[in-house]
Parts: sequence; C-alpha cells; structure tokens
Amino acid sequence: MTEIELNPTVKRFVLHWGEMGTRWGINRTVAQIHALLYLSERPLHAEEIAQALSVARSNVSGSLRELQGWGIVRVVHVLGDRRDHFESLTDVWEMFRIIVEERKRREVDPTVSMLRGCLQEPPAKESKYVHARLSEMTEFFETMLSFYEDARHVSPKALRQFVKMRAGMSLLIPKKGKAK
Amino acid sequence: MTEIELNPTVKRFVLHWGEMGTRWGINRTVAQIHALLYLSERPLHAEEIAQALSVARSNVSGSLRELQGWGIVRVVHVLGDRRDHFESLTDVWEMFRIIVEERKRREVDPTVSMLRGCLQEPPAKESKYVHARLSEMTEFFETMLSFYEDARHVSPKALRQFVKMRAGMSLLIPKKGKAK
DNA sequence: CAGTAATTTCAGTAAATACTGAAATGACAG
DNA sequence: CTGTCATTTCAGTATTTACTGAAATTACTG
Repeated sequence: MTEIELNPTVKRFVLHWGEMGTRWGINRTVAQIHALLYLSERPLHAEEIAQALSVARSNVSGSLRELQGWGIVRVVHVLGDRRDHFESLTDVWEMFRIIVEERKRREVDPTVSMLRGCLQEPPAKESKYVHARLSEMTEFFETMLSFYEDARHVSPKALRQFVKMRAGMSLLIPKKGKAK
Repeated sequence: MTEIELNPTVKRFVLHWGEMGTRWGINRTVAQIHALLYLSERPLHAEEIAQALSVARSNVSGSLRELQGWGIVRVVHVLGDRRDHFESLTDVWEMFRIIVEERKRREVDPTVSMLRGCLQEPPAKESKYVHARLSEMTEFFETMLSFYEDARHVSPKALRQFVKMRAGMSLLIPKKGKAK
C-alpha cells in the first residue's frame, strides 16, 4: 500500500538490472528482486520486497524460489521473527561463477547432447554439408567446454588474478614471434 | 503452402536453436532462420525460408533484418534472380566473436555507464553499503572488460589456439607452486 | 514509363509470458 | 487443538511480445 520509497540510486540500479535480465532471458521481476537484495544491507522478507517493487506478494514468492534455484539468494532467519528473510550473495565473482555454471548445465550441455545426436545419424542420410557444419559447431562447443573445465579446476583466487592481470592474454599466446 | 519438408536432422537443429535463442533473449524465429541458413549449402531467399519454417513472409523479412544487424547473416545475389538471397557466416568462432562483441556493445557497456553514474552520486546520499556493493560490481565489470579488450587484440588464430590448448589454464596461473 | 516482382511497413490479432488476488496449505504459539 | 500469521498454489487476467496478411513502397524490366 504505502509505497516504501527506494533510494534513487538503488531504484536506478534495480530498474536497469531488471531490463538487463529480460535481455538475457531472465524474468524482469526476478532480476529486480535480485538487484534489491544485492544492495540491501540486511535480509528482507517477502512483504518488504513486494512493497519496495510494487508487485504482488505471490509474485515475489515465486521469484524468490527461482533465485534460490539459481543459488544466488538464500533464506535466513531473524530472531523473534517467524517470516523468512532473504539475502543475496555479495561476492560478484562468485555470483558470476554460479550463473555461468547453471547456464552451462541448463542450456549448453543439452545443446551439446543434441549436436552429438545429430552427428549420430547415418552420415549418408543428411548431406555432407550439413554434417560438416554440425561437426564444426560441435567441436566449437566441446573446445569451449573443456576450456571451461580446465578453468574450473583452478582456484577461484588464481582465476581472478589471471583475469585481472592486464595484458594477460598477450603474454600467454603460444610460441614464436609476437602475436599480431 | 506446400510444406517444404526439412531434413530431420536440420529440423532438429533448427528447433533446438530456436529454443536456445529464446532462453538467451533472442526471438525464436530469428534464431531458427539463423540455424537454417547456417546449415544451408546455398543462400536462400526469403520465400524459401518462410516456407521451410512455416512463418509469414513479412516475419522472415524483419528477422533477416535483425540477423543482418547482428552481422552474422548477409545478403548475396544470384545471377539471373532479382530476389535477395541470404547466407550465414560459416565460421563458428567468428560468429561467436561477433555475438560477444555485439552483446557487449548493446548490454554490457550501458550497464557500466549506469554503474559509473550511480557511483557519481554524492556518496553521503546513499548508504555506505550501497556504495560498496556498486563499487564491487563496477570493478568486476571493468576487470572483465579490460580482459576482453586484451583478448581482442590477440589474433583470432592465436586466441583459438589458446582456448584449444588443453590444460591451458592451469599452466598460466601466476607464480609460485602449482595452483590448488 | 508502364508493368511486375520483391520487399517492407504496419495495423490488427494471436500467442506467450508475467502477474494478481483469493483460497488452500503449512507452521508455529499459546 | 485452535487461532494466527506466513507462504504457496492456481485460475483468471493483464501485459508484452511475436506474427500475420493486406497495402504501400521500392526496385527492376522491357
């Protein structure tokens, strides 16, 4: 009812984050709730969130469930309060890692399965050309996956350092002469 | 009218690609057309595409425009035929590079602007906490951007080799002792 | 410069997606 | 147990997004 007015900076971030969500296939409200929790110093309960964003309580409920499914929001309890409270991870790198991992699991892995399935087909049946394109696509995904797999076995700390190391890439390119 | 029956493998790929598109914020039909062109040995004209996918001619028109906007489909002409024909890039790595570049431009860059804008605000106004979270988020994006910038200046060939190099990551982690 | 084929635009419609609010369920506290 | 508060479910509705087909425009041909 009574609009709990958000700090303008928070509002700006929340709205933008919501838009970004939609562009990457994430429900707007889900993204907004995540943004709100990310900027909230203390855990919030569903009712507060509903008021802050002017959405229905039930909508918040489902969205929180989804965020928990992603593993970037968790429920906590406040002494003397029966309600569930929610907080976001604060470590941006860790959130990024989790999101990448989830999207791999939900979207990339099934795509690779599909591609392998397509290549299974008697190669006479479909044209040579189709088979060639699908092979290239599969190889691309598999290369990316094994790169990712390697990266995953490096400690998060070391990985951060690697990414942060300016000019890191250019030093690392294989062998002779300067890459051009 | 007369359904041009797609090769089952092509159909499978096209349908899957369409679904993946939607999950990443790409219109289903747009993704399907891209998939179809990717697997097509010769350039197709809009009418063929409309029939193959059973969608309206005008829908194909807009979708092709969008794909051209992304830069992964281009128009070509066939001698003795007035119609525009369309073909997809065939190099998967190059397509990936272009898509990443575009999404950076359309989505990441504006987000970083927004974040910088938020940090501009008199830090007294918003809570210390909000400012701290926004700083971390900004730093994350900026680190990623400069990493990407480095990678962009490496030749595509070298970059491919780098990604393909198994165990590449673990070798590359800074300094003393083996990571992890 | 007429006539025709190709393409694009756009208003209307359909489909998908997101959201609401009432009702059902669950979880305590006394 | 009983009542209260919290949460979830779900059927109905609203909103957004995608799509169609007719009409307008553009591009070409003879």
